Amino acid sequence: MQYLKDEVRNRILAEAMKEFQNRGFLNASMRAIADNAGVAIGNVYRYFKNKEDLFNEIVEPAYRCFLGMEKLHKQELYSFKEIVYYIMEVMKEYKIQLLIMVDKSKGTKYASFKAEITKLAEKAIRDGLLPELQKKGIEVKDPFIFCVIASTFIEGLFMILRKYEEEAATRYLIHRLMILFFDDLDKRFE
Amino acid sequence: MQYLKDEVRNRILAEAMKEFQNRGFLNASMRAIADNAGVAIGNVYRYFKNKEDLFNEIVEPAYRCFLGMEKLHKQELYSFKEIVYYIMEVMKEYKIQLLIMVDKSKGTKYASFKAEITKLAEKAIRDGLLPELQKKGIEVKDPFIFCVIASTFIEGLFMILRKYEEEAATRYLIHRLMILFFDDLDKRFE
Amino acid sequence: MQYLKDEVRNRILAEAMKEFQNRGFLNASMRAIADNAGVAIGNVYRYFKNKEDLFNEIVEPAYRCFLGMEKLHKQELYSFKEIVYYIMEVMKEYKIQLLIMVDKSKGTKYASFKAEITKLAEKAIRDGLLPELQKKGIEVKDPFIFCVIASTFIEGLFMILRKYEEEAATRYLIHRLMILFFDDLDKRFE
Amino acid sequence: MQYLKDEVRNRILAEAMKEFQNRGFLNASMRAIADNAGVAIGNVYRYFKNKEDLFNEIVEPAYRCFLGMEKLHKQELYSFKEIVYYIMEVMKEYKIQLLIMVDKSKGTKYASFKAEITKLAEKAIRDGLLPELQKKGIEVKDPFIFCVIASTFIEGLFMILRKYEEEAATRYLIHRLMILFFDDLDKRFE
DNA sequence: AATGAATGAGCATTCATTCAT
DNA sequence: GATGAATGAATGCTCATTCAT
Repeated sequence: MQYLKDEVRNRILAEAMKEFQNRGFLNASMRAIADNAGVAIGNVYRYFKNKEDLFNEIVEPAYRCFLGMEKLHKQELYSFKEIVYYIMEVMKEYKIQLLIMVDKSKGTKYASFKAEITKLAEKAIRDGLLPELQKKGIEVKDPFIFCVIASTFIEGLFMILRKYEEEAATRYLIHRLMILFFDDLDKRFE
Repeated sequence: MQYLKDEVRNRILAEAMKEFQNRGFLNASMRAIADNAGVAIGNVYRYFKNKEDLFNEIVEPAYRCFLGMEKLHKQELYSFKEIVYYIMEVMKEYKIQLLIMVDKSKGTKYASFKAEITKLAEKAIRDGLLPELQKKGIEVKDPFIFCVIASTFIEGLFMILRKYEEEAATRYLIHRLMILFFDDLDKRFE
Repeated sequence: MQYLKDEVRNRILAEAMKEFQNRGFLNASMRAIADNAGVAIGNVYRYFKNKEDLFNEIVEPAYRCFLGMEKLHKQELYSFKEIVYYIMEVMKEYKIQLLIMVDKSKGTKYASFKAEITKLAEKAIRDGLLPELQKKGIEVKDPFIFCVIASTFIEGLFMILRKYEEEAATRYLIHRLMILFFDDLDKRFE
Repeated sequence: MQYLKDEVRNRILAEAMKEFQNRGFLNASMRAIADNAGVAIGNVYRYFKNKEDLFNEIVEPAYRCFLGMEKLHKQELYSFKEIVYYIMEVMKEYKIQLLIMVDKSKGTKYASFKAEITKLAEKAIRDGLLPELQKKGIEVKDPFIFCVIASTFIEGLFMILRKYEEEAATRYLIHRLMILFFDDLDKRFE
């Protein structure tokens, strides 16, 4: 055989995904992954250089998508709402991977992923909101509230994406979430 | 002599709290706790049966408070807003313990604490909101949105409690948070 | 107990010394050392941070002696012959340690010890011999021969030190060795 | 078809030789040998039963030559000097193999090869020297000195053979080495 | 004949827990 | 009551060897 057997590789990846999701990167056990995949521990290392590499292999495609999104955002081609729909698109393909990056990546280079994405969201929220507030002469005493809004919104987004397989339901809920968070947001600062 | 010295016990508890907060239950090191408390590792096990027991001892008073609150809630003595202020009260005494329960309890029986508290919040939100919505003839297509609201609100609450030491700032931000989440909430369902 | 039990520590050191001598640093097995010392593997790491540290602990006192010697040599307080006797003195205390450094230290920071000591010997030999040869107008076609002389002499020195416990016999043999190597050495270049 | 292709076999042998020379028997990697030979690892085991067998296959012809030499020596057909030239002759064909046997055979049955060859040299030295010494009425207090001479001489011999490719330089240095070691050796025992 | 995927014992190291003192 | 030495199962990872194809 010229290439490593995809079936085994996929079995390992599938079990690794479960293990990382259940126990996080640091507490995940390579032996448990191998056992559950029905593979000798040594064989895992034919397919993946080490634990970190196995983790990256799972998480990287999702991260690359996120980077693509970030780039678009920096060019300011999209408004906050459009970004959310774009994220949704990405999530459809990499739901679990993103959840792992967000919650289970301590000990890896992705540890700060959630912070990054939240910072991005915060910036978008601020950019949308501050002009409105200034127009109305409203001053925000503690800007940490923007951080909280961004963080909780992202949290809610992931909750929805975590739960739903079907697209229509997801879209509906995210639509609701955005209304709840951002409709008349300026008025709630009065 | 079978008694145990409170001073030693407290020193262990104090250092354990720091360790659990910094590294979570699973990654906390009993050795580090003992060393930092200036106590022999073996002696820790005279005061606490094992790692889990030590964890419980730290977290239980806070959990019991939470149970007390829950009881009051079941008697429907408090509205949602009042509950929040009650929680804040509890937090003043057991802030770190609660944050540990919320974020660092994986591997213990408190792992689902955040889910529990969120369920409670969800019930309170529903109880407050549904009558209003029914009055207006608004039907909520997917009630998972209540779960999301509760969860993100709780997340925001803990974010604020995590960050601030001083009460006035905390109160102000939580006030803002509640306005953002719950003012005219019914209108955002129209 | 305030201090680690010396008896166990010494048992580990003794077995480690055997293991390193038999199999070299890289192939030595920490488990084998622990087993032979009648100690649980985990306990070895109470006494020594890791394999390298255990190795260093064995070898360092000998190395420090060697450094002392080298310093004296750089100040040119001693002739080559005097150095040899000085080495002998050092060896009386650290025979096995030096043999380990010389032959079994691949993979450690002492890997080049033999090369260093040989270079030192070579310099001493050259410094002693070249003036004599120049006086006689003898030119050495390939100076690698000095390297060979130094290396083989050092080898012989270690052989003798390896074999003998008793000092008189050692002294006698090293005396013979030096005569064989260096008496009329210049004449054998004619 | 049960035959094995000589070309493949030779490629494996060539790469194994390099690997054993660079890293020694114990640390040599079968995988590296297979990769460098451009052969599947499994296929190596069609040609050679295991690592030890592969090592033996490389080293045996050189060892057989050495045995042949030993035989001649036992028949006392050669003097010591003649033996050295004979060795050199053998080395011309099996230089690397002999150096492997001497330095890199730990963990194999050839581990004691150097000791064997040294014993042989020692006997030759003794046989050549003792009659001379007896003639002069010189008594050697500790015959271990012969062992040392033999051992260091062999060491020097291999140093030279290790370093030089070209024959003239090799011959010159070995010539010098023999002069240094054996010219007027009897006189240095007076 | 050849491939390379698979195996599993082995390695150094860590750490919650026990126990003799 | 206190000590810290001792235990051993578990971790990530390597590598000679086997075996189905």
